[in-house]
Amino acid sequence: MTHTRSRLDRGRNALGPALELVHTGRAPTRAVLTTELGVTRATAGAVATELATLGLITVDPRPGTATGSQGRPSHRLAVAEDGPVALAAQVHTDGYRAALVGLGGRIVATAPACEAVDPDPAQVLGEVVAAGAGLLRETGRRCIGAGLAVPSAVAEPEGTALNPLHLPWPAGAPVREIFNRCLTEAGVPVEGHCGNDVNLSALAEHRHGAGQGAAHLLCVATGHRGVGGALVLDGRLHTGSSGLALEVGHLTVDPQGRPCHCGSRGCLDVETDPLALLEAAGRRPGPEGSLLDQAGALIGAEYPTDDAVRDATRQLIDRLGLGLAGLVNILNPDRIVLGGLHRALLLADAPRLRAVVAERSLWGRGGSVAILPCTLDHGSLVGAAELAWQPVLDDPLALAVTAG
Amino acid sequence: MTHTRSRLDRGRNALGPALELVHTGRAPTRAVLTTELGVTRATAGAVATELATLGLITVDPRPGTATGSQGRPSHRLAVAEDGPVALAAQVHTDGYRAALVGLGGRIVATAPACEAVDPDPAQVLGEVVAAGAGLLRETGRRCIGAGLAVPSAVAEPEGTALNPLHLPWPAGAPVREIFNRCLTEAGVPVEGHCGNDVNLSALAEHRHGAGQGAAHLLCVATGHRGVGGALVLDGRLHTGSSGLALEVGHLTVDPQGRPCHCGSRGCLDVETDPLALLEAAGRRPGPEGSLLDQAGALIGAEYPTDDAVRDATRQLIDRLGLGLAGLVNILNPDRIVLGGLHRALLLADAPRLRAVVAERSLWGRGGSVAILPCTLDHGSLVGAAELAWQPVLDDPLALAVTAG
DNA sequence: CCGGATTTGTTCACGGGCGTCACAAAGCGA
DNA sequence: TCGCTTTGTGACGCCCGTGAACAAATCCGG
Repeated sequence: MTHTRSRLDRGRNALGPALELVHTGRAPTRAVLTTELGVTRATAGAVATELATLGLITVDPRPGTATGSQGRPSHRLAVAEDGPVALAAQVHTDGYRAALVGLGGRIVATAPACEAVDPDPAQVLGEVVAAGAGLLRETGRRCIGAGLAVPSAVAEPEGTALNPLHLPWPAGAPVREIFNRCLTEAGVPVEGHCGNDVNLSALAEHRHGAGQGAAHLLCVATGHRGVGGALVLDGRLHTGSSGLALEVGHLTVDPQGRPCHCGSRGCLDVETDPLALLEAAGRRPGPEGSLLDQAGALIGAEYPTDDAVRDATRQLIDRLGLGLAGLVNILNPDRIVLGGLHRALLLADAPRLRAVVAERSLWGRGGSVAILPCTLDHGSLVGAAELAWQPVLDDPLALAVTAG
Repeated sequence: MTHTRSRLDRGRNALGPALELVHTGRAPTRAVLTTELGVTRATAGAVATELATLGLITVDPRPGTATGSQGRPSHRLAVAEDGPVALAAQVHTDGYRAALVGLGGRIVATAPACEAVDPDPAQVLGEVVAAGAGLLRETGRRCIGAGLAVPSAVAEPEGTALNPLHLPWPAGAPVREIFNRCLTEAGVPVEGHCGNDVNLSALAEHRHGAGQGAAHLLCVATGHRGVGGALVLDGRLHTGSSGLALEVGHLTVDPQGRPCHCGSRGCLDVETDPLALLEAAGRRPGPEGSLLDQAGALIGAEYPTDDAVRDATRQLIDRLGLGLAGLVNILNPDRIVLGGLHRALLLADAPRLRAVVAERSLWGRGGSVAILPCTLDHGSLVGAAELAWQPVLDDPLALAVTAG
């Protein structure tokens, strides 16, 4: 069909920013869109109708809740419920997962999680892409791109997984290349993007979670082992010149601490992860559940009652605080979002953590940094989708061209 | 006079980027300007003539050295020799200095340096501004703005000097406010900007020195005491959310090291500054010359011959390397420029420093980071001028308006 | 010495994209 | 019901760029 597109004579340059505003929930109505874009109502109107004809957003003329008390109520804008989706995939220590994610970070469909990781990346990515392709067939959705989150630093521009430490994969595996080959073989003709899972969680938190509105957002998270960090500057993920920024695991937080595989002692990596908590509390790792789950359960259940758990938790909080203070001194973010065990530590005793960070950073001005727990359930998946959506957010019109 | 401006009907948006290209020496001819801007020859021509009528650049139709071997030689572009200037000022431990700086980072005039710092900031800034105003009168140049470099973190948006540790000033002194008041009183009706001296040096090195072309530039420098850092991302100084980023002095580089006033031990600040070198080499600070000069002279004169000096230098190099590796892991820059004593350490044994950084960063990929000595003589002054020039670089036409 | 090849500077018409303005539409309150 | 306020929409014009044509300057080969 020869797609009868409205001949757009305005708003071409504002199309991307406008879509991003609706995508992140910052433009609930056309009036807000007008002010946020800093354009006239005429242009904002053209932009909204264009995005609607592209099938990306919906414009609902019904009144709804008025913006102010007076005047004509503005049309309501929302992400299209049945619009295109991104194929999102995630590989972690215990298995992998696939999902379809629409605009607004909405998870539209999820494939059943798998709980084993093959030592051959191509095998794993083949399976997870096949699962995603299955979801696309079932739902009949159009796919605009694919994203993959891996628990490893991803080197740019090669797209290789440099240190998949907690995965049985070889260091330097060309994950993006493999991912794209799997996509082609599965009959999903889109470009695949790859990123570190903590980085992508951070991106997701910034757009749809606890990081919304932060100008300089720092995320730090523990998975099952090790610590990862991420930085979102002015809405863009900062991955450094070769994709390897924010490898924060080897900040020294205890000069007399445990030896680390990096050769030093007392690195954040080995002092604030789940195993460190279990050891400090005098517990042995149990056979059931991941280390993260065990450590989290321990804090949740016994922090108020068990002295050893309380002392261990506080010790980790103090060390995490030292590490965060070091990062605050270097990066000066206006918000910190914590994930994994670090989130649990924050929830256990937020005042203590905030006090340590404030005391040791920026001459006492570190207290101006907000420290929050992450809020998204599947941040890595949503973040992987963000990666896939980015080209559309940058130039929504490209969709119409490729629709041909 | 009613400035007969050419009625500009093109190139308005490209004016700023074009000026920046000429300013940083990346557009020596009009042909290069055309390709760098990504516009047509017609637009580039209009832009060049407009910048010339504004008195900011000169367009020299003489052949000069041809770009390629064939074809008509392109007109040569250069910063106007007699164009407007910025008033640049610097306060450091031993005194202060004032200069006029034109586009291209050219120091046009310098006032004699003064070698004492009064405990009252208003007194010092009044004197230095008066010196700058004197230069303006002598040269008859038009002044487009003023910039001040101070050896302290400068909080944004307040413009206060948070930790003038090596200055007899109170912490939190409102230097920008004072600076602007002094400018008004001295009859220099321009806006004054303030920044940390290392930050401004970094900006200057990025635009006119060893940092040219770097996408992510990290600068680390020692002054007379203490260590400062700065980061230039995509051509813009990254000062964090409140201006306090890159306070890198308290990275731990020796867990058993000297106690630091921050409460920790073995911080970069106290392990790699001039006093640390003198102590490690078993020398006492002499009465003559600054600590930096003494330490630098010691390395320069006795590194090859004196065992104690060599060992001390190597010790500092190793610790500096550790600190830089930590920063590389967090920031992943593509270039590092070192100043002050760190520059001397690099020049003494570059292979050793590079090896330490490479070994301890990014799983051995840290070797891809170029480490260079800074090249500008008065980086802080030039950087202060950059701050003042920035509004003009962002919108050159504003000059014509205020020229009335 | 001269004519093509090549690259650059200049002029002019054209058009895309956005603001301005006027008017209609849709709610609220007296 | 009549203002008052705010929002959506269309006509018009301006700004700022492209594209094409032509002139200018230099190199190269004969």
